[in-house]
Amino acid sequence: MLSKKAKYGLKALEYIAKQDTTIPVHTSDISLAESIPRKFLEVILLDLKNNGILKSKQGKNGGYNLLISPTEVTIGRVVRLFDGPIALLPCVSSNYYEPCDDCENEAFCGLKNIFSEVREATGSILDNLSLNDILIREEILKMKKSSSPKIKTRPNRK
Amino acid sequence: MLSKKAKYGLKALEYIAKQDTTIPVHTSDISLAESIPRKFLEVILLDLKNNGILKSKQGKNGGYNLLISPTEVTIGRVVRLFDGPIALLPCVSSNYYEPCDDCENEAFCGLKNIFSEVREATGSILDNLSLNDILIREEILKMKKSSSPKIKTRPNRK
DNA sequence: GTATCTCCTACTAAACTTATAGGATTTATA
DNA sequence: TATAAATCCTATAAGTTTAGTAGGAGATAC
Repeated sequence: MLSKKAKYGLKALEYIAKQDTTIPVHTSDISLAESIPRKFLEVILLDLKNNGILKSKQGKNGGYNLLISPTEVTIGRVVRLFDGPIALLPCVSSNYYEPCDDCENEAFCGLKNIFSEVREATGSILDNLSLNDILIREEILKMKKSSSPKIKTRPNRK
Repeated sequence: MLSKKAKYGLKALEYIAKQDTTIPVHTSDISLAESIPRKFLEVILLDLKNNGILKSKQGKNGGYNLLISPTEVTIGRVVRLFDGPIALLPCVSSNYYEPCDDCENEAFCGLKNIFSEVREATGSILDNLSLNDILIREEILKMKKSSSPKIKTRPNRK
């Protein structure tokens, strides 16, 4: 499972990405809108800033904005920042590889083979989808919701 | 990441599956062969027994054997037994679904949409591969290892 | 009856998670 | 230049989870 930090981090980024890019977004606004404890959120946003995803403006009327484009912020990057490796076993991790201390021969390990496949499947989604894709998908979902019942009931048909 | 329990559980099952099915396998043998603390392993094997994957014989010369066929023990089942949901968010879990308390509309949630895809990818691997598949893959890996260098260096060529 | 197994429950140390606390620092603006 | 409003920073703390360990009770082969 994702940690709260990762989940809150993603939701906060999504919120920021939706706002006007010229006006700094306040922590307290995000906290209120997304139901994230404010002090906890402060720590999270700071992590995102230190990781080069957000930039901040201090002082009055300060706040956060994206430092890089929403298309450049991959989900995988955010997940890794807060939760570490995406892989389920250290020996199949690309970014945090570690040999298993109890494994005598990694090359012949059936477990490694299978969990490497899992890591590949997960990574290929999380590293190829961005913050922007979250927004796009929400738009698609909303379009589908509003259009599909109309089609089904065939309104205004002559 | 998988917990040690899940990983040890899978390794123990693999070990048991490789042995003669008519002779009970001792906890201490598995412990020794797979470098798993014996007392910790006892708890794990008991869990596997209570979950209907292993059967046990008590007393002298007792031990564990598979209760069901290696083809019937899916990796997903073992992972869930020890680590709970495979999904990264409660709202995309098939077996442990829970709505997000901070999500106002699940149907329009872009995060849910993406992590549902991840859960689908992971689940389709873990629930369709079995203990038997681990063994098969190991065989394949060993075959490849022994044959491929010969092909590359073209030995015995006239 | 004794050696050798599993079975069961409780316990513990360490790490991690999910925050909260309390200010220090920075900046806009009146 | 005082003040309000924001981020920045570090420490702390409660609760949960993880990774075991301890100590024996119970079952069975010989």
